[in-house]
Order: sequence, then structure tokens, then C-alpha cells
Amino acid sequence: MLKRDAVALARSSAPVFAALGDTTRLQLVQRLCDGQYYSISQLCAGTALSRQGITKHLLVLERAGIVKSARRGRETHFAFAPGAILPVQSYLDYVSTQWDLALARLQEFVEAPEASAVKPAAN
Amino acid sequence: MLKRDAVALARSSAPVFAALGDTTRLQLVQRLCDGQYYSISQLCAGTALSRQGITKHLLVLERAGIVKSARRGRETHFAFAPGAILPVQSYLDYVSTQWDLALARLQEFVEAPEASAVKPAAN
DNA sequence: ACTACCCGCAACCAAGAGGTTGCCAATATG
DNA sequence: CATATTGGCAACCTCTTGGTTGCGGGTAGT
Repeated sequence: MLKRDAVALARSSAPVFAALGDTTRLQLVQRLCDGQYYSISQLCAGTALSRQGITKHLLVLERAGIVKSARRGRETHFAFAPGAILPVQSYLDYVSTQWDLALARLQEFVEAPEASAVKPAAN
Repeated sequence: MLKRDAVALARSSAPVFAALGDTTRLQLVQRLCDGQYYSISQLCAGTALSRQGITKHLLVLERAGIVKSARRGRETHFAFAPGAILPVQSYLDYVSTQWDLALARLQEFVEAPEASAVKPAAN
């Protein structure tokens, strides 16, 4: 992966990570990921927060693209939108892959140090 | 997955998500995930932030378990620590799986509505 | 028409995040 | 020893976040 792609991936992933960086919102996503639509009142039930608190969290999720909303009658329904989590998974895959490659290089280094020396980062 | 497990997963994942919810920190992780150790000054090079700014970000990553530090001489070295991202990947896997199951149920519903009606959430 | 419900808007508040600067201690290096 | 590098600590600032309350407006049910 080119470095500029990595930077772009970081830029597109950061808002999604930030939106998921809250216990309340993670639990909301867990309730929503069954594909159904839920009204705000339904999502408030069972939580200790006020309706406005839940609403704010839902708006955060919607701005990050993790959730979509549709007003129907007097109710606003929210549902999971799977698209936003793709760059996040890509980012984690990238990090995991790099880590695995690093382990592989280390293994190779241990087995044949003179043939594949890992150059330490230049100071 | 039981609901209490899901809640526990959310609780353990949220701090990691939050720590990754920043472009600067995502780029730091990208630089660190090659398995090598880097000093703070090295990680400062190329960024527009001050050393203290980078240090704060590194401490956030360390408190979330994404990164580990070791002082050696006058330098503090940081390296990637892969353990913390496991619950995050588990969470995303859970959400993706639930979403796929929901799609599968929808598909089944379309093909045989009378045999597998999805009960809409009760109001 | 009246009532109950669902929700959006605005104001407000406390706490934390992100970032800077200044200063000082410790370690390398000549 | 003198000096430059490295970085930890503390103070400070601004903006955002997470949360609340109060109020008013639309929608549904009777």
C-alpha cells in the first residue's frame, strides 16, 4: 500500500472510529445491526440516558455514516448502514497485515540473520 | 452471543475505538505497526505538531493498550502492541455477522414470506 | 376537538480533548 | 567539562463532547 493511500485511509477511518469510541453508541450499533428500524423512543428504552442524549448519539452515528435515519409520521426511525465500517475494517486489516509481515521478517532474521538483516530505523 | 457478552465487548472495545478516532493517532499506528521501536523525536519528524502534542497522542494510545513504551537511555521508544485491537475486530465481526444474518433472513422472507415472517419490533 | 405521544430546537453546564509554551532533568557527544 | 539532544512536567487555552432541562410543534388516537 502506498503511503498516500494509507494517509487517505486514516483520514476516512478516523471519524468512524471516533463515532464508535463510546460505550453508549457501541450498544446502539449492536441493537441496530439486526437490520431493523427503531424509533428513538424504542432505542431510549433500557438506557439510563434522556431522550435527547440518545438523539445526540444517534446524530453522531449518522454523521459518521454508520446509521441512516428516515422520518415516518411522527417517528424518526434509525437503521444500521454497513458501508461506513468498511474503511475501518480495511484499516485494521492493513495494520494486522503489516504486523504479521514484521513478525515474519523477525522470524526470518532469527533463522538467517546475515541474509536478511532488518535495518533499524536511521537516526 | 449473549447480550451480557455483547455489552462487555462494547465496554472493552470503546476505549480502543476512541483512541483510534483521531487522524494523527491513526497515522502513528500506521508508522508503528511495522514492529519496530521509534523514539518520540522520530515520530515527530514529518508531522506538523509539537513534540508535546505527539507525546500526548502516544500516551493516549498507550493507555488504550495499542502501543507499548520502553525507556532506553535518554530516549523513550514506542512500538505497536497488537493485543488491543482484537476486541475491536471481534466487535466489528459481530456487527457484520448480525448484519449478514439479517440480510439472510430478509432473503428468506422474500422467498417464503408465510414460513419465516420477521416480526416487526413491537411498539 | 382534545389528549397523549414523539420529537426537534435551543440554552446551558461540566469535563475532557487537543494543542501550545516554558522550564528543567537526564543523557550523549565533542 | 561544556553543549546539544531528548523528553518529562506543569500550566494554560480553546473547542468539543456528553449530558441535562425546558419548551413548542407536529402526529396519532379517541
